[in-house]
Amino acid sequence: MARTTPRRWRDIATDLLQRIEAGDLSPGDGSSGRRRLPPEKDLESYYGASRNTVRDALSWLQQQGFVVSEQGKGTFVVHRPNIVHVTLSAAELGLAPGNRSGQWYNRDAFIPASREVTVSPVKVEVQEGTKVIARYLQTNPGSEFVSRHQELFLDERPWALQTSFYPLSFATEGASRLLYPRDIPEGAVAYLGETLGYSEVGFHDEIRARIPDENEKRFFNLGDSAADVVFETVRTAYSPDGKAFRLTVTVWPADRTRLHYNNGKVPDDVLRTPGLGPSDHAPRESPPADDAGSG
Amino acid sequence: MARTTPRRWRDIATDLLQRIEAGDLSPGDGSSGRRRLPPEKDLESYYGASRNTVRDALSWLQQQGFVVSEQGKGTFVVHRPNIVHVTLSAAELGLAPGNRSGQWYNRDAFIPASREVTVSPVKVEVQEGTKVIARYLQTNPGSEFVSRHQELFLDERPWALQTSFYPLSFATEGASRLLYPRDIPEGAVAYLGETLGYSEVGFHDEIRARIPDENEKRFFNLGDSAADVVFETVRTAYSPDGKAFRLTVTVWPADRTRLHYNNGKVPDDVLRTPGLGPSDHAPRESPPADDAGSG
DNA sequence: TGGGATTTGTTCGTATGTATG
DNA sequence: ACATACATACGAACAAATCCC
Repeated sequence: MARTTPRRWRDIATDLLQRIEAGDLSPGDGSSGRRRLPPEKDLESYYGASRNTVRDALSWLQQQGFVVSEQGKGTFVVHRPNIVHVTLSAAELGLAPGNRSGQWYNRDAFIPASREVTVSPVKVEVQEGTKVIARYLQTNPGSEFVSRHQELFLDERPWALQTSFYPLSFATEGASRLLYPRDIPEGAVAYLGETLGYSEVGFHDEIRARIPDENEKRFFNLGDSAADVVFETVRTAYSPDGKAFRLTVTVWPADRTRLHYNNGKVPDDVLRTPGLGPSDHAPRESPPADDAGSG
Repeated sequence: MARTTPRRWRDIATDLLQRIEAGDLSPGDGSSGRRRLPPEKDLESYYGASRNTVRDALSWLQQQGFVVSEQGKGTFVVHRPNIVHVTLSAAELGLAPGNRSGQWYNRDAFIPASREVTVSPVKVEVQEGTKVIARYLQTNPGSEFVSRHQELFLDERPWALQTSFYPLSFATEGASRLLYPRDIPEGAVAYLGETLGYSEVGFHDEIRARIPDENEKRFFNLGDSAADVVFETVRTAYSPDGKAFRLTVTVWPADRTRLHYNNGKVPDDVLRTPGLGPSDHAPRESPPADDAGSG
């Protein structure tokens, strides 16, 4: 039945999605490697709908993360980058010593070998701690902290944004290098051990998913689609006396990141290659249905 | 002067967001406890813009998760539920025995005491494993699995969707209760220990964030906004001989869930009350700016 | 370098459909 | 049955970014 009833844009979106996933769009393309959809005017005549209706369909596809539109250029199929698997369990619990099939970044994140981690210069700030930071680090609200911020790249691509907080007193009582905007090659934890005698005997991680802020959108190249969210992990490190002495906040783009934790005895191959290799299944939003409900 | 320049909807969205967060909208409301925005027609005259432009603004607010529109009823400020903190580290590593300030659900998830977990009836299916399941459980693609699916509620509210997979051979070789759609009070792991001698000596977790499918949207009452994403945790449990014998996939609504992991020695109060209590800071999308960019 | 064509972005106007109360 | 309110759809014009000759 010819539905003069609404939902015209859903039909168009469904059909476009099908054509996108079948790959039969813009056959003779290849300009910048991105697949391009026909211009709105063409879709208008192809589907016999008004431009606004076509735009409603494209808008839904964009919101769901399937396409992205760029003024003056066109609408393009979104290319989702490869998944990066990051292991966050402690180094001590996981790999046998001498294992060379992976590397730890900052003793916090384990990634497969053969991938290269590069970092931006450290940006150091001294700030009054927010209530949240003070609570995590068990200090008085209003006390000062050193924050050390870095942009992390994996194979030259944006990978994570990381900020560590330390009580300012650490820097004034021996660990002065915390204040210098330079990398600490041996790692901040080891340095705090040498200078102040701290050692990390445990940590607590809190994981959330949220919408990125403008800065994160720029760095990770994220848009407004529902697929463009970030993980935020907050790691609190504890010394033997139960004092929190480091707070590290890391932000990861969730569309290309999987977080892994190991606990207890886990086979070596799982430790080495989390995610298990080949193609990752990617269950996305199901095609628009009139009403998927069964009650 | 009628400004013909673009971005009219951004101005409206910014202003509406400000009014929402200031709380000065629909002063005399209270019908169902939800704050309601003025109808589109009113906003049309209030801002001196066309209805379509007002709708563009509302559409953005909805996409960002600030409001939700319901046909025939109105547009309402979104009420984000309280955050639930869930600890996923193994029971053995964490709490001292006899600690009564919390409870483990299924030995997998630790939540504060005083909250009540209820579960739906178990839905049991026997299915050919997907490639992914077979890979995780180290079996041949095409072999059969028992899946046990449950809806979990916390204080009567939807909390998580959980599905566990076991090789069908487990059920045919002694652990027949896996096939019955009834709860296994002592826990499936303990039951597999009694019947088949399996014990869980370690596990591996993989965490992702993704857009919910239609079923998850219904269960968790999620919409299409970018704030409406879910965590999916995949837990693989290992026995002493390194064999994976259980695969549990759990889906959590990310807007009201924080995941926690402990590792090593962590103070007791952190173990007991992850999230540290009072109000959770909720950095959301910053108000729309003309262009936050510098390049 | 310029200028016109292409393509998406924004805004307005209008009409009708559908859900709610 | 009627009014309210959001959803869908069409048509039209101009703005802004990009592309191309």
